[in-house]
Amino acid sequence: MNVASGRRGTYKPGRIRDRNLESIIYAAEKEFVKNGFRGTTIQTIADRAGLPKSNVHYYFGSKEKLYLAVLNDIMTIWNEQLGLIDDNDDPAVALDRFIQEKIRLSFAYPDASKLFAMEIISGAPYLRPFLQVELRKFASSRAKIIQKWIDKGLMRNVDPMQLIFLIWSSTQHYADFDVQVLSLMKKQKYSDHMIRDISRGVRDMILTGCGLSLPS
Amino acid sequence: MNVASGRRGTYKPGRIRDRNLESIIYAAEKEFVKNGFRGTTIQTIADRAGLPKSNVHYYFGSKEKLYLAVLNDIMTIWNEQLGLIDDNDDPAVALDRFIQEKIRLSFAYPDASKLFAMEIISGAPYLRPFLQVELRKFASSRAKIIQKWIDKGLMRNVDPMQLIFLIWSSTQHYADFDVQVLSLMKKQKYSDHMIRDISRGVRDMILTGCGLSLPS
DNA sequence: GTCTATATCCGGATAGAC
DNA sequence: GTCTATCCGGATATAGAC
Repeated sequence: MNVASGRRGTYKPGRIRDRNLESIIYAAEKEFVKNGFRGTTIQTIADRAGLPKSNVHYYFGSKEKLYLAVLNDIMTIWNEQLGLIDDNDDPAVALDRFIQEKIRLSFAYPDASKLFAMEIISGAPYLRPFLQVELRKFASSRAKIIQKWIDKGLMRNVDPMQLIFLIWSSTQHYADFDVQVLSLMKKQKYSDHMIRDISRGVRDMILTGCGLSLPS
Repeated sequence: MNVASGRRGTYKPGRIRDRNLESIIYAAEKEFVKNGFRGTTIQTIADRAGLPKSNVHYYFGSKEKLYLAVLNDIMTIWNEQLGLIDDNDDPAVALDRFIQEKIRLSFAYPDASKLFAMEIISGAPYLRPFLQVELRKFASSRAKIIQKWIDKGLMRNVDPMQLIFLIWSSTQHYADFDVQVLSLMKKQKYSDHMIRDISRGVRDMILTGCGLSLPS
């Protein structure tokens, strides 16, 4: 016993802790997507993470704090792509880059996209401040850029906010509704080939809808 | 007491029952959207419906049966609009009608749309059979019609399934993510004017994306 | 047909052993 | 730092009074 407790000292402090934190967050994300905040039990999260239930309380204090930690993780991923449009760019190039990046994130982190969607659909009880501050700032600055392109006659006269919503909805759809999409396509999972097809299709449809085409 | 129980006989049999069934389903839909299936308690449903808890059990037997009844109600609404494309129509006219009807339903029954979305996002534990049978049949028949239009050179060469997904996602977005959309537009609720704008915008964007325009 | 009372179980959270 | 044992509130469901 002395030996065992002594060995703990030989581990880099924080190693186990970091590993546990990460596996709990990962497990929590999956469970919250499946059952929602209230419907998820700490026991199933702990089971999925391979830890005893009280470890989760030890690391995160409460279910609500854990949920917020998961959302925070997701918002971090999200924020990585917030700086992607520049109004000096050609609109077709800039929109293409934005759409491709959004699709890449959707396929790379489908559970993040799903949990965000569920939170908004169920009334955004935890993300309302984020919507009203960061997201509003982001959306209105991008809308202004799009409006400038329209004013310069570089693209069709569309409502900029509607264009943003269209990009968001059409790209997220493949992550959030993957069960439906895959079922209708009679596939088990997305292949690289499908992802490329989808990527191209969404991009072409939206650019064409804006009266744009990529410079070749 | 005899008088009271006697009066019951003067009510049309089924009247109270029908009213109660309806208000329970209505209340359940709202609660399931807010908290998911597991996170919803029968007590809150009963409170919202203005009935004692055991009445819910009396009418529906179990929480799961109630959930299925709600989903069934939603699928009925959904099926009302399943027959809306005809391949003899002009594609612009037919797609316009389909999009308008989808948007109308989204704004008329936002909770139905939301609950459907949550069910799919969380893995479609109850609607998987529906996806694999009815919805697959519907989608592939519509895809065939779109493909015929393309073959006849009536519209741009797009992936028909992708077009269907684009219509679904862009129209549902305004119902499912209403909290986000309204927050970004700094509005409390959708006005008739906004709905018309959105309707036109989505329609124009998708038709233009398909290389179509409505006959004037 | 309707509601009150209750049985049974399970969840989140904590205290305290190790 | 980690896990076992436990408290307590609240959930579904039912039995039975009215």
